[in-house]
Amino acid sequence: MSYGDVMNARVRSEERRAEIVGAALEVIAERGYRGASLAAVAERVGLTQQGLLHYFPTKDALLVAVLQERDRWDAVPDTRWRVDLLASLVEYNAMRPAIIQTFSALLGESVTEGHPARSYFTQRYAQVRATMTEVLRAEYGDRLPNGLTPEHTAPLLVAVMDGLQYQWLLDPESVDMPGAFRDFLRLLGEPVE
Amino acid sequence: MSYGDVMNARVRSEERRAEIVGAALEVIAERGYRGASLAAVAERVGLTQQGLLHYFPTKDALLVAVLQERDRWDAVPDTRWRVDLLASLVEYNAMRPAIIQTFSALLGESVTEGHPARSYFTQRYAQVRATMTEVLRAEYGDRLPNGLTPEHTAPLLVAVMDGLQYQWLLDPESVDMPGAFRDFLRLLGEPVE
DNA sequence: AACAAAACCTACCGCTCTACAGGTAACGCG
DNA sequence: CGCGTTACCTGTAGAGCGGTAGGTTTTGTT
Repeated sequence: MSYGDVMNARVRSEERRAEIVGAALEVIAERGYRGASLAAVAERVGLTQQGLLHYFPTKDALLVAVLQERDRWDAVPDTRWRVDLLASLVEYNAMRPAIIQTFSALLGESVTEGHPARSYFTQRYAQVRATMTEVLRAEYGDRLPNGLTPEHTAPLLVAVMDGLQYQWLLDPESVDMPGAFRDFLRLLGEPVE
Repeated sequence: MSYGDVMNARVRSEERRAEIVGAALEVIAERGYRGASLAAVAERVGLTQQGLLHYFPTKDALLVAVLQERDRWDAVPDTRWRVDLLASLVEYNAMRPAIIQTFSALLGESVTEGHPARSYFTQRYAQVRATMTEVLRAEYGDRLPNGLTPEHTAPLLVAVMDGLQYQWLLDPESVDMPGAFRDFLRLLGEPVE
């Protein structure tokens, strides 16, 4: 029992932290990271700002937790991915506008000087490009049907996903994000029906 | 002389405003709009924050001027554009990282709730997509060599430009923005077998 | 029951931000 | 020269920010 209670305490604490991270995701989606105040996040989980600082000692620490959380469920695709799975991912994303908005806002902010998420995004994009290259090579070899190499195609693939997200967030009625992405995949040579 | 002096005063005032807008572009590039303080912009042109407010009564008014300025030199391409001119535009952009950074940061922020630039970007993107559609139709007719319609291609074109900008801003060494964009244009112009 | 640690609070500090109020000096015009 | 306008300034209000200090309640262990 004693051991079990220890575990319960730990689990509760972890749950609280997860709650806070979830609230932070929402607030960042609404106001960006710089615009997101600790007090606003705290209020959403029924804490004071100082109560929140008990779990995350600084605002940057909370951001780190948010980015780690992203890496948890939005894991970087590994080599066993196939290109057509990306279409499903985009379709899934179209159902989670809040999450997409969070990370689109963070990406936009991160290009400014000294932003705490900058190195995260730099590294993540390098990694995603590298993995995408591998995925493409595994599927098509050293040349895609359209003549491009996997190395040259990967940045385009990532760019289309991100760029479409911004257009879609700004005007979801006018932009069919999953449809447009499937169009792009068709350009790459993948038969999509 | 009297008339000339009136003009000189007006011109001086306009020049001052342009100076301020230029400084605002820089500061927004460095810190985003929310992170950009009027005091920082003012200091860059040798004014106090209150002196700046003499020219732009609110921070939002300054942002409006920044966005109008963008529309001045970065005019929306008209129908007489040709697709290959876009490659030159991207190449030109690669030489102005500060400007690209300004508007990439603004675009990222604008997807958050109640951002003062949101409607600007929504409208501008709708307009750019429409014009791009026309440009593509003028060049290729109702079907591109790869089988897509101009309507379906325009959002992809815009997405690639924006998406590449973020990757390039985060890691200019690793991303050849103009080269990647030319690759994409080649994708559009050559039939996919 | 005793105690330690975790969870959360109140109070507060120092800073920054936009914006308003009101003053002053220079300029250009009649 | 006198006067209004433009172009600034100082001062300050008023709010919000992240973070610290230190206390108190709750919880779990022994």
